[in-house]
Amino acid sequence: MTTAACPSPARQVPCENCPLRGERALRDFSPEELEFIAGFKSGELTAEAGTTLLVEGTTSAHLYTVLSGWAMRYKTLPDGRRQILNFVLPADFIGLQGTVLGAMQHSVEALSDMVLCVFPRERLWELYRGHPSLAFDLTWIASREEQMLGEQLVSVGRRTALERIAFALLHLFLRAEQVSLTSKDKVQFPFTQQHLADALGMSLVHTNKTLQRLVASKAARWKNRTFEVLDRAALTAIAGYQMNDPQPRPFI
Amino acid sequence: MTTAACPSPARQVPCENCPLRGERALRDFSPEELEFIAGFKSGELTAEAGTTLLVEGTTSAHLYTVLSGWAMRYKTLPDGRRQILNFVLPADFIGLQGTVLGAMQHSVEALSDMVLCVFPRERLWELYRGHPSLAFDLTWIASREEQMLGEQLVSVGRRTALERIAFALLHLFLRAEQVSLTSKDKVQFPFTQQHLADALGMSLVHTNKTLQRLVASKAARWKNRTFEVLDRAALTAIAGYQMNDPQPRPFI
DNA sequence: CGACTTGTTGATGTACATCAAGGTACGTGG
DNA sequence: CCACGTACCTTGATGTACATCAACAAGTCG
Repeated sequence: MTTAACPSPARQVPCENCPLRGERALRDFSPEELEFIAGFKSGELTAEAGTTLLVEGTTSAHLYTVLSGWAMRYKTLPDGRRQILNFVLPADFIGLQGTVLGAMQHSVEALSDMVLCVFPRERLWELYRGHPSLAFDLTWIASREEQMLGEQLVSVGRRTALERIAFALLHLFLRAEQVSLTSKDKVQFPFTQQHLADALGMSLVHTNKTLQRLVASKAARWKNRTFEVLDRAALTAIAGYQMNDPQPRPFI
Repeated sequence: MTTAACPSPARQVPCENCPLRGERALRDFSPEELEFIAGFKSGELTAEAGTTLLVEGTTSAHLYTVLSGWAMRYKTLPDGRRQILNFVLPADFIGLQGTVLGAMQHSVEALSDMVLCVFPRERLWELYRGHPSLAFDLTWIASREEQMLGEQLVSVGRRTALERIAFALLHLFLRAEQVSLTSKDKVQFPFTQQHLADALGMSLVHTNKTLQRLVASKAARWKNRTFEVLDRAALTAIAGYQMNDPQPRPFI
């Protein structure tokens, strides 16, 4: 439970060589855009697993892009109940959600060691004024984030425990696949079943039992935090998955 | 279950006299912004209760601002289960969510007769290029929408049935108050307990029973779709409400 | 013609029986 | 020690069934 360290002022990776470039998850930028982004970037932040990057109720001076590692966005009730809103993967943007400006409405915690790209929030306006295409991207990102939450809400509100687990794991798997975090049909999740439970609005015990049922169906496996898709079609069927196309990136 | 009619080409209300201006929910626009918006607006759409404004999976050519009336955004599973994502009130924007461009990920249905302001989606880019302040507003709106979904997710995932109902009704009441739809401590909701159930991820029967419990607590009443707050402090306490400030509108 | 009666429909209220999910306890394995 | 697995009991939530109540349409009567 460390608190976030200050971003290192030195820039480690020039944006032109950004490790994320080339990933399907990210669109191509024009040279001008890239130049602006490079200037916008104020440094990199290395955070180890367990670090709280953003705290609900506070205002962060920074916006982040995840270069590597996993995190979770979550909210807690006064008595400690926790709801994980979404998991954060490489290429995801942190800090926009909830409020473009103003206090965060949720916390963000690193689930694994991470490297993040840091941007100063106060210069956001420059981006809007000078780079409409990037401004558009930001709206798109916020919108996509909202869409994921909507899908989660359907899960928690209306899907059965089994559907819920299948859907969440499949969705996470596909997201991980998009940023090349899978090997064959396996992903190494950096979180426990408790996290899964808190994301799905279920208890730990019931999550475990349901996970066993899923495994029994032979559609997938879960062993030592490694999730393996055995039968993608079957898993998709159980999940009732039909999320529209993996959202092509903005084209403007 | 009518399908949306075409927006009338004639513009009924000039933006300068927009009925929403002056509502706390909306920020003030500069004369230049107002002029652009006036030109951006392509007409008005009148829809009667039950009209489906947007259908999941289709791409809408328009974006809307609600001038009057209520709607709901919802998703349905293949077997008919429905989850209401959020209610839509005057001054709310429809069409951004899910995807700035591309197919809608949810449907929108009018719960009462409505009047909507229509904007052509294909001219969105002009807005981004020429009016960064408005572009910023759009991101802000998307972000705020995401925040509401997050709060809903916490409700459905982690709050008890009683907290959930109290929270949802209180939140709706406060939103209605923001656009002057309340009289004293009453709101006339244009939806039934079934809608409430579908929003909260509960069954109709259980929603009803829980609503009775809430009424028994004397914090609020529900009679003929009229919701009355009797003891705001008590209701707030039951709801565990502590949503941060009512989101000041963007200041840029 | 207008007032009252009856039938219908949709939204609510309530009572079961049933089941899914929660919570505690205690095991295992690394 | 912590994550995971499982058993057992409790409870919250569901589904079905049925009664109530108001709104509304059709029909009837004074």
